[in-house]
Amino acid sequence: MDTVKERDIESIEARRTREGYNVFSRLPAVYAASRTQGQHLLQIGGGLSIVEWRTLWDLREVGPMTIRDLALIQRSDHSLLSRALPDMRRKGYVTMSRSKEDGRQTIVALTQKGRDAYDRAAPTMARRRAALREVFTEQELVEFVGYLDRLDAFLRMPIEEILETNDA
Amino acid sequence: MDTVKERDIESIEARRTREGYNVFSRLPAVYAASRTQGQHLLQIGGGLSIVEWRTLWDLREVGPMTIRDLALIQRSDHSLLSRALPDMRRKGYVTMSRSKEDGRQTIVALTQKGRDAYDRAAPTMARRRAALREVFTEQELVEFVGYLDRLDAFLRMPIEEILETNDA
DNA sequence: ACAAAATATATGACTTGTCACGTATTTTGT
DNA sequence: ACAAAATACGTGACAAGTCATATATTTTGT
Repeated sequence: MDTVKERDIESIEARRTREGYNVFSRLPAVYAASRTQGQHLLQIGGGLSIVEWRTLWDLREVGPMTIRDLALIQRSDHSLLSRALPDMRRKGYVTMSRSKEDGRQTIVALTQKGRDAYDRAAPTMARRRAALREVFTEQELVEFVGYLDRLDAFLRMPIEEILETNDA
Repeated sequence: MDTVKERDIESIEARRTREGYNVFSRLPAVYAASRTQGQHLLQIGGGLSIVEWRTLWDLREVGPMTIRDLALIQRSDHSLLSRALPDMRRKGYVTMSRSKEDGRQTIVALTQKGRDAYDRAAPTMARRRAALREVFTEQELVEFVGYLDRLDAFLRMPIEEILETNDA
């Protein structure tokens, strides 16, 4: 006697497969995996957080800059930095000083200790990027980023424009 | 008399441009934008959270299933669902019952109220997908997802494999 | 038949990110 | 020159994720 199943495994698998083609469902998972991988690699490379790593890297590459500059480069909200930086100062990685040119701004600069922390993490993170380039050709990466660009543009479109769309 | 600038704007812009080609830096921002757009649209479509929307949608498409099934479809950690579901039950969107086939499992099922909430949000969310298809061709979306697949695979590679990479 | 291993769920602790809003400072328009 | 607008930063409140670990139940191997 066939009892009615509580769940339909075939439907479930079909749904998972189908959702695999939905960019909006894939993005969270891919991003989460990227974050997790980054965190693991940073753990190996000295224990920095992702925000700390990005910030040290940016400061290392361009020199002192404001919180807003960092947020722009990292394409994130300034509040994320605003919260992370005092901690980084406490750890001795950066200094923060009021700008003389514009009293609203805070100039963030790398210290020697920050440079050291960067140097410990950098080789691991460079290896990650090298590993990525073994899996994707230069050409493919450009194309991939092209898609990300276009998706980004779509995601920042005014909401009304999306709501005006005719359903197919 | 030329004072030394506190920050080098050209370097900052160059850095931002350069990081624009780094998949690992783009991903967080693109994902965040996707989340924000989703939240806005859901706000318009009745005020569901993203997790709630995904869950109602999945239940609507496949019928009752376990927490693990939902997590697998959504490619997320089960704990996310484990935390969200009691709230959804409280709101009357779903029922949760212990499975008779396997006492460890919880069977989650949609209620009429859940179906109603889904129906309120669905048109807006469908319009979003339609709008995306106006910006990307079917072919391009397949290619885009292909890149996401490959990146996903890379991100889930054992860490040692990445560390063994020869730097270029 | 039962001990050991595996699986499903719950929960605490944490990170990354957003938005909204308040305050201080600078810029702009008249 | 000064009021109004814009900008930079800080902070509270929240969402969406992760991992680790604990408990209950089921499955497996002998």
